[in-house]
Amino acid sequence: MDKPKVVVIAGPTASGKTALGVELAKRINGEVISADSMQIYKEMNIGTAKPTLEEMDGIAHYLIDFVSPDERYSVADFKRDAEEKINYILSRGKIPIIVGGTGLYIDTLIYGIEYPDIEFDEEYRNTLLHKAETEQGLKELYNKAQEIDKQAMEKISSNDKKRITRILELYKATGKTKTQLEIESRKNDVKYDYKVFAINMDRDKLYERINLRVDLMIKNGLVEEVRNILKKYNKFPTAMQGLGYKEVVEFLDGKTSEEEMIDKVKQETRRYAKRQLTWFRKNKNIKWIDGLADRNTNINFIMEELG
RNA sequence: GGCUCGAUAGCUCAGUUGGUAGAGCAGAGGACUGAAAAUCCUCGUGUCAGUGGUUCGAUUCCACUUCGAGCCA
Repeated sequence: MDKPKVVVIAGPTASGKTALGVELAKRINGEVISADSMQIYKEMNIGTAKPTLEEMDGIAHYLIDFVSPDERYSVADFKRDAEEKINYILSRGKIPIIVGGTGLYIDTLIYGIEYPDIEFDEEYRNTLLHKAETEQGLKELYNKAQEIDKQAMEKISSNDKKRITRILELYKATGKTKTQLEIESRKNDVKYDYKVFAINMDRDKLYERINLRVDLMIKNGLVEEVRNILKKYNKFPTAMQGLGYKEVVEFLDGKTSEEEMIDKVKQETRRYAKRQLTWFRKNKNIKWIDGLADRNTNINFIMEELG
């Protein structure tokens, strides 16, 4: 029995994934599952370029707009939720189309990575983060991580707070090393036949689109959106890490001028797009699509590849 | 018109007591398994404005030219 086909449309921010996904869904009787770590949040609409009802154009979209900004959501949650949605879509005879730019989320699906059930230990993380604030403390954590998992630490910089603390967290939660857990995470077969596409275009053109999009976000009331969210919630485990959000927060705190803020958002978004491209380029199975080409040409290309 | 100061990497500038040069920012490449729009790593050759002169050798000294800033008429 052949594995069911699942389409993936990846690519950097502002490359036209949303529109292509919707258009493809119409042509192949598909529904869209978003793979975007920020569009999951409710009330974060403008800054995440969350598709509007009009843009969705009658095509069902899942995993958008369903997490409160004061909640935590992780790649493990995404894996579970996305597979549930894939099954749901397939059960109704439709084709799932994963659309998004969060490389980690996409990889967890296409490589079928499994995560053991562990609980997030907030207290332990805070302890580690506090310790990592000083140079000496970070060094201690680094040494400790090295004792636990020398192999994994070969690839981790002594400055990489997140990955160092993660080694320690995993060990405390499971008694296993990250290296060990990563081997176990890939022991199951991938359940679906993922067909992965990614959009790219001339770099200058992409940057131009990013700049325009940021200007539009400001015009559409990004500052007001952030102000409202800040008023309504009092903690943001990850939501305020979002591009465009953290910079507006600084602006609202009076740390930067409006112009500086806008330039910063543009620049950080350009850098983000670059990182996304690095991520997707690593995957040699990806079929690349020129975002500047005619949409029908691209749709036809995808349909041909799907067979 | 006269005088002064400046012209070096995409930008802001440092520097070479004469042996063809280096920082920050921008930018580029890379890594990535429970925060990932996060986090982290690596990367600096450019007619040293132009043309002559002095010199074994000039981006460096001298003259002129061009451009820019300022001051004086």
